[in-house]
Amino acid sequence: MPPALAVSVDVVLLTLRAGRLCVLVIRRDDPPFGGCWALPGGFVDRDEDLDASALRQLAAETGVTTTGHLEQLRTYGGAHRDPRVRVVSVAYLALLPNLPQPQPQPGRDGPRARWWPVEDLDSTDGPTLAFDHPRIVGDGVERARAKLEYTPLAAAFCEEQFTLADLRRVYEAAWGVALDPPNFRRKVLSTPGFVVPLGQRTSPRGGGRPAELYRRGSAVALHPPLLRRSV
Amino acid sequence: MPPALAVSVDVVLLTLRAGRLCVLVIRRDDPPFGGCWALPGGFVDRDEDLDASALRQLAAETGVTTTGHLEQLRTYGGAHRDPRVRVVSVAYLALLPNLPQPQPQPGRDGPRARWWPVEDLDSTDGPTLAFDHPRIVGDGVERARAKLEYTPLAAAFCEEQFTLADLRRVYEAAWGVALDPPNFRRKVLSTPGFVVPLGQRTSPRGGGRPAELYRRGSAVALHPPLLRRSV
DNA sequence: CCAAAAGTGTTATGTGTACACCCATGA
DNA sequence: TCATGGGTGTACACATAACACTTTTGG
Repeated sequence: MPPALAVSVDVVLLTLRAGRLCVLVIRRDDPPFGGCWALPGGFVDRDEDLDASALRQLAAETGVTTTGHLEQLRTYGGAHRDPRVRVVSVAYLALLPNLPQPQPQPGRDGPRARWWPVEDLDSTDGPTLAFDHPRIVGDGVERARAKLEYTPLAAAFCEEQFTLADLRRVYEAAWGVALDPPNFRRKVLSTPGFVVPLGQRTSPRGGGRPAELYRRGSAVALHPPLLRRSV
Repeated sequence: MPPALAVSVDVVLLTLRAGRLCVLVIRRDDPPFGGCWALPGGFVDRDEDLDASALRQLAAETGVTTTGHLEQLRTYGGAHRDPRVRVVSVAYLALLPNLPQPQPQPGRDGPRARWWPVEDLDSTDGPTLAFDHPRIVGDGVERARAKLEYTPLAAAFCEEQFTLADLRRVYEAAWGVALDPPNFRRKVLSTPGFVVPLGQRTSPRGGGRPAELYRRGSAVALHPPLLRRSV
């Protein structure tokens, strides 16, 4: 007979808020790691597929029922990653547009769910994450940053209709660099299936020429990729 | 109480044989899928890390104790992927140089372990793989092919000392394309940390100028990547 | 009018590609 | 000497990067 282990799912849910890449974390009330923040997640049901479990946990803990993108990230199975019992956790990466934001849900003592800019996670005034969740978030952020290069994933951070400037700001926030708008435009438009023009324009927000609107195209990969400069 | 599930590890072990990318499979004697071929793998022990389990299964079933590369591939957790009982399987990808080959181990009725060219897996005269192992092998092969582009992983298919032609043949076998030797050479040598020259030459094998020998460098990523043409 | 944001044009620079050519060895 | 594979040089196509410039809106 095989040893039976607990299997859980944790979700790294990323979005863009005010030009910063943010991750959603949930406040833990009880030990271990009481008062720390943790990723939304929970145990997999006996007859539940992993992907379905990720969506269920997300809806249950944050109210988020649809994501722009959901993919399996990696499985964390260190023998002692949970001090209580052996838990193998399948992590997922989910991306969400700016709006609608999941409303922070009321808790015993302050908001239970909140967004946190990923750059603040390493600093001392950032939140303390429970278990091995710092590593999981780090892996999720790195996966997202890398996938922006060679997939049209950036559009998952945008609403259904978006401008090229919206799309460019995704890259700029995730990579922490400034991209040249003219060159970015040409690059995106010359990649078949990245975006589809809608033939409409935005109403300008406080001055400036109205931008054309686009929706996500059918491409699943960018050829050639949109490479980050450094690394 | 969380439901307890069985957690297993399966390993996609790839190598190059006669210029073809091959995967190691094990013959199943017992049902389900008796007579079919399956990936080496087994259940994770109660206090065993996942990576350690992958190495243990590999050694136990194939005699392979070192790999050029070992990384987690993906976790397969469909509720009915094993007809007997719910099993969540963490798949690993392992790469091995041409030699030393793991010796096929004797079994009840023919060799128990054997290499199979990955191109033959889809054809009708190829082996029938058990469970969802066709998909796992497919994912593993695609991961390996993709990682050749932007990591120095190709060297994991080579022995400790290798020539640039050896390295090039890895790409040619994995991608099924012919690469221009002069351009390949320049590309590899201009990528810092990809390979390190040893200042020695091979004794030529049957005519031709002796080639310079190299060993793996310290780079973990190729910038810029070595892109496949098509896709 | 000016400021701001979107979008177009142009040019320098670099990288990938194709292929001609030279080098060193075995037979 | 030829065949074979290793290694160098070079010219062209193409992609990226930098930035000047035009267009369209609000104030």
